[in-house]
Amino acid sequence: MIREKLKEYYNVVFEEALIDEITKVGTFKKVRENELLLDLGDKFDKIPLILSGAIKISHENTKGDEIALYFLERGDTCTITFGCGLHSSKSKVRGVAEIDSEIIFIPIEKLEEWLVKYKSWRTFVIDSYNIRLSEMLEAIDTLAFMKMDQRLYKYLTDKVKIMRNTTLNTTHRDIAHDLNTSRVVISRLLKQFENDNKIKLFRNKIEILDY
Amino acid sequence: MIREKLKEYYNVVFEEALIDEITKVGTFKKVRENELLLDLGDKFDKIPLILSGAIKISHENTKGDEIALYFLERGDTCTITFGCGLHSSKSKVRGVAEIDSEIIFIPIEKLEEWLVKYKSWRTFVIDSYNIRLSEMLEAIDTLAFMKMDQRLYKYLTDKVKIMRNTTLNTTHRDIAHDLNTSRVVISRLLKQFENDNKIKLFRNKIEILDY
DNA sequence: TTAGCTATGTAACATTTGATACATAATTAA
DNA sequence: TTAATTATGTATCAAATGTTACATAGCTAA
Repeated sequence: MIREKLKEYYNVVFEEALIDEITKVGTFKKVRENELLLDLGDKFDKIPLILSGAIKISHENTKGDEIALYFLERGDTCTITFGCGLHSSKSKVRGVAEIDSEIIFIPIEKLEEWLVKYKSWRTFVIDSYNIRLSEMLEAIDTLAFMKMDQRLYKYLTDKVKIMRNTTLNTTHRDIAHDLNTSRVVISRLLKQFENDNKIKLFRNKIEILDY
Repeated sequence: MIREKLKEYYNVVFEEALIDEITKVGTFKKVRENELLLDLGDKFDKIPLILSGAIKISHENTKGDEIALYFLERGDTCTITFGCGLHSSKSKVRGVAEIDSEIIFIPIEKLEEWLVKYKSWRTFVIDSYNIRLSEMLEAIDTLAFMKMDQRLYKYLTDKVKIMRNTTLNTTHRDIAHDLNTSRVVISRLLKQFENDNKIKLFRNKIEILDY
């Protein structure tokens, strides 16, 4: 079963022999929407390969303020865990399933072993790191250069892409949490967007008209 | 000469045989304060190993706004170039020598070759990526959770550590540029710090009293 | 020496964001 | 059904940040 899933999503990425190995040592898991996969301070000894769904990665500082960083989707992996495993250091981020998702977990020892054996694994690891660095740069861009209205609009349209659905089931409170601001600020801006005919507001639901 | 420098700074990091290889293919370069090492859009085909000094890495968006991200110091490398080399993609960051610095450059082809051959190289690459991700997370923290006064104070004290000098030769304008704000805001906050006896202000110079 | 440039100080005001308070509507649980 | 809970709308005020304007001081080049 793992084999078929891998073939479906990672056939171009990994060479045949590597897919065989992953099939042998990997464990498959389905996670439900809102399930917590990785918490702050967790020691993570498995590398996740996302098969389907979306995992929201967020960051929390020592004072408990939290901010959403990016989403992991099909083909992605969590590079943060690469480091967690090697030095058994603790995770600085949190991962929660945004929607039902399918994941294969690989024991962390394989990270280094396969770097030696498989060219496709070397490429995958380096690429994954670079994608993650790019996402972090984008997050920094957003925080450093955008005002809250632009950040909010980016948040909404990014989410539309991730969910492949122009109707978002979410509350103002949850959005405020993800953007580390207050609910009132979000309600105020959303109402402006509605007046500009960019969105339509409902209870627990936002329809994005213009994206 | 490269050999001695490597022995001095990277002896614990790299195994003997790898130091031999680096000595063979690496080129040594001294760069002057304010020298531009890597610009936006550059294709970078060499991996830099920092021997001494400090390189300021900053990021610019499409509109030309810029923000300082972090410093590279002895023992650091620029992971961004790892990706630049593999896919000949273009750099999204800028690197400028903050002070006179010494660097060894390694051809990018060696990145993958040595991943197979040397355990110490695998550890170095993974560690470097993880350190970089941590620095990015710290930058995100700062942007997301701190007000400008805290950001400024962190900027000053970080710089004291990097320069190993409590007297910073810089202008309010330059600081404003690094923090992506206006000169007036920086002058205002610095004056407050001075009134609180945390710093002393001079022309082109700031003395940090409390750090 | 003097004119021009750069750095800094500061006032006044605008805009953005955050905080508090309270009202109403929709949903859920008793 | 009724009470409690949750989501949303909105006014008011406070704080943080950004903008413009102008003054003064120090430095530099003619």
